[in-house]
Amino acid sequence: MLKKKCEPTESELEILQILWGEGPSSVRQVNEKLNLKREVGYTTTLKIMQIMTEKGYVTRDTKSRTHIYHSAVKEKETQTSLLNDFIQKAYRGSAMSLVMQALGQQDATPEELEDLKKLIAVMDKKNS
Amino acid sequence: MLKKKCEPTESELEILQILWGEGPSSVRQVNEKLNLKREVGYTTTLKIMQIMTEKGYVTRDTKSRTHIYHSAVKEKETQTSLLNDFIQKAYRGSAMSLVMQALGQQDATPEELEDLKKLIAVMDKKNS
DNA sequence: CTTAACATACGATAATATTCGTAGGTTAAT
DNA sequence: ATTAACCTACGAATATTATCGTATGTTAAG
Repeated sequence: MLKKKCEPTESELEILQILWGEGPSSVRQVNEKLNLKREVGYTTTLKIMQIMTEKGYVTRDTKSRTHIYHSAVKEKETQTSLLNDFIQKAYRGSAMSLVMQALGQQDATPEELEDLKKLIAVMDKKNS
Repeated sequence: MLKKKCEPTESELEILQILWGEGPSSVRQVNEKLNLKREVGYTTTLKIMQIMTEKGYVTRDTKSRTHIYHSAVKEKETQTSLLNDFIQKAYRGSAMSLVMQALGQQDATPEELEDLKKLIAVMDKKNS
């Protein structure tokens, strides 16, 4: 499994999340979504998306005048990449320390707890 | 429990980690530690530590000529703050999603697994 | 055809973070 | 007392990201 380095900036990540959630979209669509949360000018969004194209985070279909942007990186992979980076920087490499803290922070639904138990069972096995 | 906003930049965090690990230190001591990992000029470190003083991340004892810096924020609290921010930005607020991914990523020692199980047991109780 | 609405491209500016040079003061050894 | 080794302070140069204004081209309605 190749670990590509894909670590978008904060703004870029915001846009990727919209593309992941909404599917291929035009700049205007993305910009409107963004503006539900905070005020951003249209050309600002455009510019960032152009940069993202250069960086390879997105591709775009330029057949019609209104370009349609597709995310070119997967959500899980991007998260993994960001997560590993974060673990290094904030937890000096200790993933377990992060996990414990994240768990302590908030409640889980019964379903989530089940999933968690299953995962731990698997880890248990692997460990013995 | 007050949630202070303490989100140091990457360089600042690096320095905080040294202070957390080594205890109160001079700029030179911090700089030498930093230089084990990467090359940084002395005045660069000094400058950042001065900025951290302004921001309140550290305090310093200026009684002697060589100032001694103390971290003024706690490691756990800083991590929590950074973690919550990260969960919002990279996982759209889903802590469980981050936890599952972090767990899947790497192996745990038997001890860690035990701790984890205990924590889950507690969460289980709280949930019923 | 003219105009209003909307699209991209792109350079300029702003905001933030990082890095370092240099000035000037203190200390200690010779 | 002079000098070398340190120290802090601080402004300036860089680097990176984010923001936006403006130019320019396309489209569609009237």
